[in-house]
Amino acid sequence: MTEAEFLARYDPADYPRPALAVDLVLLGLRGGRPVVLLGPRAQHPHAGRWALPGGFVGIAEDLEAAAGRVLREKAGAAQAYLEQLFTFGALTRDPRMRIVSVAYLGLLTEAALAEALAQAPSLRAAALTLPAAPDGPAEAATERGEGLPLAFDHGEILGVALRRLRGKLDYSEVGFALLPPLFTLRQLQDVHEAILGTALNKPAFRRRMLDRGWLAPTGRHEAGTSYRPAELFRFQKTP
Amino acid sequence: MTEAEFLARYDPADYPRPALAVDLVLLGLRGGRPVVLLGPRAQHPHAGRWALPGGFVGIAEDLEAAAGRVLREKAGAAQAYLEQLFTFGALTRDPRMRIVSVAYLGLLTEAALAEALAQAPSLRAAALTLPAAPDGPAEAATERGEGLPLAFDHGEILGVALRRLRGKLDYSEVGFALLPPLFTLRQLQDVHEAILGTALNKPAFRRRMLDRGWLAPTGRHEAGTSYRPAELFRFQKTP
DNA sequence: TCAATAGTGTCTCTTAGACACTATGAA
DNA sequence: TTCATAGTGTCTAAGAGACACTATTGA
Repeated sequence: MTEAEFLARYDPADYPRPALAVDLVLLGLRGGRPVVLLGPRAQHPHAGRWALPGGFVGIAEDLEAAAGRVLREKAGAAQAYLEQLFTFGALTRDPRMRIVSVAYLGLLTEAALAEALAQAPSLRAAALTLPAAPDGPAEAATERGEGLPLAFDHGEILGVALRRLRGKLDYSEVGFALLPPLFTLRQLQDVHEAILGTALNKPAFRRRMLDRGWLAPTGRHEAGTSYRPAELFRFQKTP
Repeated sequence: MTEAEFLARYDPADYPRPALAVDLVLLGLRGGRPVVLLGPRAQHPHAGRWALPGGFVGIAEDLEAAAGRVLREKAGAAQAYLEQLFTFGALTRDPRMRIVSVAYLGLLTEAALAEALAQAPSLRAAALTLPAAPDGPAEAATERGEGLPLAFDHGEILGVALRRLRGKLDYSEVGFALLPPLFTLRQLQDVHEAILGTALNKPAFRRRMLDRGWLAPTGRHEAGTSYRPAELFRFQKTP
């Protein structure tokens, strides 16, 4: 049998297929630190551990559509910036069966984070930390610093997610997905510092962001401060 | 029925699953320009068009293992640097059935490219060009510049591949995957210029690469030149 | 006036580009 | 000696960090 004959007869429907899922890394900021939305696992496997919201991909459902559906159904978030992160397919990642999962990174504003927690009461916002090593899994913890054990390979997924976000924060527009429509330069810097975990130089940061052409001044200023109110900016796509 | 009851009864094996495949973007350099390995499609759909080497993922096969298997079986390449690129899952990307494909980027040295073409005679090395627009599909052509029509969404995949490679060329070690174990600084610069499609400043490039700590001098020099022979370097991982 | 933060001017340091220069081996 | 390329010294320009300074609001 030649390869052409083999291929003509080959019907992949005859072969067992891995299940295909999406998992969502929904990141927000709280108290100047990154948090991720996790749900408790009630059943085996990994009962008592904490897992990313996820779901299976329908046979007539786009990957992005599946991610959006999980965002609505499991995380109660009306909208979030979503981008594909990486696809995890290790044989042993789920002991029940072979599941390949396309992970998505989702970024939530403070309002979207609060809304998701209100709509999906079983979720909690867990503080996220990365080890010093350049790879290796991220760790989740309560606000008091008590570790939250992660289910499956979700620590690895979180590691990839936070590193990806750090890597593209400075040269891309993702940072604005964590801010409301109107924001001050200090808020923008706070977002960057929270994601990177380091302090940034104020004049340099302002120069850089203004030179990027991303910031449209509104002429309006924040209200209710007891000090000089900062100007409010709006994000605009670079032309 | 509560959500917990629904989930307890839910068996994804009862639902139809998308087929899962890997597609390989095997890039090399030829004549100072990027080329990609493509095979002709003999059957419908897209008969007469050119496609990336690919194959279905086995139920007990890792994603990376599937990519490696396709590399050996369909491209006859003994070894190549492989990294996961992006997962393509549009509903209409294959008219026969729903196929979700995890695309991998593979980088071939000149020797590996020649070996692959010798081992897999149906493949050809097609010149690769990107449109000026920041996204949009790449285009393949013969060495004479005649366009080669691409099958499925493989133009999109090639666009993502070349842009990803360009983006990480300068800050990562991927460039060395296109060079033999011993190489000159000029060869390294030629690789970067071919991928980026622009000329680079020689002193600045040398300084930058030497400062990165990636280059181990060997003390040896190239032979057979009719001019001053350049020093040969070896790649070493940064500590 | 003071406190607190917004926002800026300027110096320095690092790094990239430009460009010319020296070095080296073969014909 | 000439040719072609390897490899370097140095000037300049751009951008980031450091730091102090001015500006603006409410209390």
